[in-house]
Amino acid sequence: MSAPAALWLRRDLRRSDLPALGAAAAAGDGSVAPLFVMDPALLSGAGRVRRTWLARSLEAAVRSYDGALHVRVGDPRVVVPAFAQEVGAGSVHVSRETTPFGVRRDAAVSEVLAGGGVRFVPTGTPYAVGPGLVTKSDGEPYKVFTPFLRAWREHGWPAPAVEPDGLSLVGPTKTQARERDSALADLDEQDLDVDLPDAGEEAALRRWREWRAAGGLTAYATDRDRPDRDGTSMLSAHLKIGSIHPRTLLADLDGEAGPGAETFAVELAWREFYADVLWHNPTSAWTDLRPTLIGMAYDDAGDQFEAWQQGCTGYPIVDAGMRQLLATGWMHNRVRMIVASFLTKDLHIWWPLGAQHFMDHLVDGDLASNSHGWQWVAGTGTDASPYFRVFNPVTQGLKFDPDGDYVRRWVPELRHLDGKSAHEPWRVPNGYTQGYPECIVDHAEERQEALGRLAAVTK
DNA sequence: TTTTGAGTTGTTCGA
DNA sequence: GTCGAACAACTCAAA
Repeated sequence: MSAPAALWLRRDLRRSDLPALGAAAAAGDGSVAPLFVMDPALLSGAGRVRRTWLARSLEAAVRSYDGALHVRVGDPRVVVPAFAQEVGAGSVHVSRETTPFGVRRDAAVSEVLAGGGVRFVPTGTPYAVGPGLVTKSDGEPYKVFTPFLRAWREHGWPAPAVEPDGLSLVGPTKTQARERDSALADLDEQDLDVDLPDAGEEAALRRWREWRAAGGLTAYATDRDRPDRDGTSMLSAHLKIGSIHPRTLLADLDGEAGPGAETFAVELAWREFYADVLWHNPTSAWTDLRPTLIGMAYDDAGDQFEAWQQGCTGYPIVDAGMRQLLATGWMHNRVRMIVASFLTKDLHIWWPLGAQHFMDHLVDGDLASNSHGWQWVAGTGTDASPYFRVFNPVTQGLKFDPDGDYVRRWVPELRHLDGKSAHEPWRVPNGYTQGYPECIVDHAEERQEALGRLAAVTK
């Protein structure tokens, strides 16, 4: 029997549509030893929701790989070369990582491996089109979305990868498997008071299938903007951890006509665009992509920041979103924009503080999408238009949650109010009888304040 | 090189 | 209530 190739899984916890698996099988003559490394440097920054999601996704991946998945704890620069030596692998196969941390880590691991005569082989990425591959005709990256979208489509992507025939997985020993299962159980907070989706590639594919069967795609173009409806695919956490690949989804969209399928592909393209932006601008994860607002006056995070975090601002749609985040690890995209606008434009707090809170609590917390989504709202990112993006939290609530159902679902103190009055408790005599807090700021005033601060630095 | 049209997701005001 | 214009100026992409 020939020596196996190692398959190091990271943001790709699945077995289907995984090009690196095919590459590993080819290198190992069918024999593959799959590995995941729990890197303390990453885990410590993940927050308990994302750690638990990782644990459950890993437990599902263990099942996908028929129990043959190795899980090791430690610094990948040490663990991966040791693993390669242990199983006798001549090559380590991965999906190419494109985040700033991942790029640095892979370069370091690759170097150590090379010293031991082991090849480090990236195949594919977590994206339909790998970051850096879509460029203008002069080779420069795109900085606005619409032209990127056109070029991204034109570039195209391969069909889903087919699992290689005759695959022979090299799994852990019984002792190692026991240690693995116990490490995963430790990471999985059973008493987590947050309702997470079912983890794993099977659950992801099932959700995708059932959502489409229920007409989700047909209604997507309009319903995706409605937090009061089950209008989104809820696949973001799966895409983040790689229990499903966007290429799989795009292939299924091929047979679908209509605005829903079109809009869904565009949303996937946004994910790819922001990954591309981060690839070209690694520092934009936590600092302004554009220097236009350098010198902008921000307020320190104090009681108002805490009120925002806890969902006690007195603006119903803002509070509903922030409480949905704490309760489920997820927030509807429309509401993410509203609460982000509120933090940056009404409370005048610097966007990275909000982005960090999101990363601490979102199960789908994706560095590229999160940071650039925040920057888009703050006016420092792509398509910077700070003057045009001061959301009115009441108008937005009335428009996208017209019957107040979303607000009542997440804010119990407003459940006694009918219809849209839940968005304006100050307009009804019994609005505050159940303990709902009064507005911590006056939106009209803070809007003027925000525009004034912007004007002061954009001259 | 210069020019031109466009740029996810808004809000407010006044007719 | 509905509609269109104004908002402030800039950067980007492509011809």
